[in-house]
Amino acid sequence: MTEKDHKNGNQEKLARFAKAMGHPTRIAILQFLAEQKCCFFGEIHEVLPIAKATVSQHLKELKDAGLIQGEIEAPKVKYCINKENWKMASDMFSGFFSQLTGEKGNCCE
Amino acid sequence: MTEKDHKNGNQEKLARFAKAMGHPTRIAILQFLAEQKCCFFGEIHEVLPIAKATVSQHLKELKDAGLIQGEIEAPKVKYCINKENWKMASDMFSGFFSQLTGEKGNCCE
DNA sequence: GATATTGTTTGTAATTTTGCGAACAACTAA
DNA sequence: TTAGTTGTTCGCAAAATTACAAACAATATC
Repeated sequence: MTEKDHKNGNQEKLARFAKAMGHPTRIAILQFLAEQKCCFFGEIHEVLPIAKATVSQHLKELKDAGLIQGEIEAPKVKYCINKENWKMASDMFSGFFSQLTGEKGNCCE
Repeated sequence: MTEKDHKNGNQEKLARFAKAMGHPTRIAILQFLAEQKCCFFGEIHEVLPIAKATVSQHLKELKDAGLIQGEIEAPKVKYCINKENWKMASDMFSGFFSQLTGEKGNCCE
């Protein structure tokens, strides 16, 4: 894989994480999950002013993006942060923003 | 403003930044702008495999989100990173990801 | 003034996202 | 076996996103 391909791959991945985080409700869900050791669907639904079908949809997107994971604990469903990918996202955003140094990216005004 | 309102405000802001970054082309544009001191619309368009109208559209979104800024330098248009908001976004993402510590957010498997 | 260059805006089409209620599936408890 | 609880999936509608070509605006140059 060339360096350019690798860069493109990272751009795709970063965009994927960013897209998943690109909705206030999903940020709220992530924040809620990050605050506690654990929680069930019902608790998440309880703190959000939207229909359960919509909550379920947002959870699915976060799961597909890899930021959270779910587990059935019948008859409930338990959700939590996917720590491995959380760290990966954290590192990627951090690296992305830190690439701007010194005089770079500075031409206007 | 209550603490909760403030938190909600930050969630909105963070989601806004994330949404702007939620497309591979826009990540590519930001990366391109961050790599150099300066650049014109034409140079950005040149490195992307999409129509100029689409490039212009993506630039508008990044500008509306506050991540970049543009300036007319007739007959060209100069774009660059908005450093102030770049730092704000950087800090917000960093803070967001760092809220997950210890045993928090860790219940599955 | 006429023409060329540079980007933006407009109009349009296809796709995706968001949100909801209702139906459904899976498991528990009576 | 029959209810009850918990979430997901389906079907639908409205809105937003993505992308392009064509038209347009603004400035520079001949």
